[in-house]
Amino acid sequence: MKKGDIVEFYSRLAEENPHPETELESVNDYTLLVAVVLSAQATDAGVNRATRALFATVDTPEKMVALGEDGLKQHIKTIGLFNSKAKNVIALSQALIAEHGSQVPADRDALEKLPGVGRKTANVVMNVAFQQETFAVDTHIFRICNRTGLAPGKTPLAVEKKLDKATPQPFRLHAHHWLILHGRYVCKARKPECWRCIVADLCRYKPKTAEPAAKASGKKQNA
DNA sequence: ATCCCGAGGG
DNA sequence: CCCTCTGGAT
Repeated sequence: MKKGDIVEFYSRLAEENPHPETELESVNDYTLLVAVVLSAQATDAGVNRATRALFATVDTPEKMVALGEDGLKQHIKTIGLFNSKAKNVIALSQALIAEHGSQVPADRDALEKLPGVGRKTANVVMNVAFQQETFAVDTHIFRICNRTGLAPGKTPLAVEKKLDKATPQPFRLHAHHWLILHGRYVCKARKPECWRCIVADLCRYKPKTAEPAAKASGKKQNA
């Protein structure tokens, strides 16, 4: 996408979401990290439903270790991949206690060494907790960058590097959330709602979906 | 490339 | 039923 179009692209996303922020709920850096780990291949709403009760009493690595893997599983049973996530969160909490003074490190290499934390999760934590200009490429951002032509790439890392180069100020800090929110609610995986998309004229995606036919009488049509 | 694996939507 | 949801480890 051309430079001028990119500025216009972000400007409109910024108008669409004046106050971009995570929809994941947390009470401190530690619970944010846990929430992001739990959010892999899961919806934010589903993670929040499980963590609301959990974080009310368990908000430090020490309390999480005390809760234990089985205790944690009871809280997150409704989230996909809960067995491996429970194991990782306990191990991650032990690592924070042993190696980081029970604090969440603001360093990407240190974050990525934690069990269950990869590049994408580390990028989210650095952006949300430490206000770093990182570009976490999740399923939404990977899809939008390729579909629109904003920053096409074959792998998430390739897209991340292109995004980093292509995204100018003052959009760098919040680019991640603007793209996520647009992808979640408008540029959806299955049925992108191009008829109400504010950047449709800047987008290269061809098979635009049509606006659903208006229901004349409020009842379904019959055969 | 494959496995982990639940809820919600279509 | 199938697909998707802020992936990571092997």
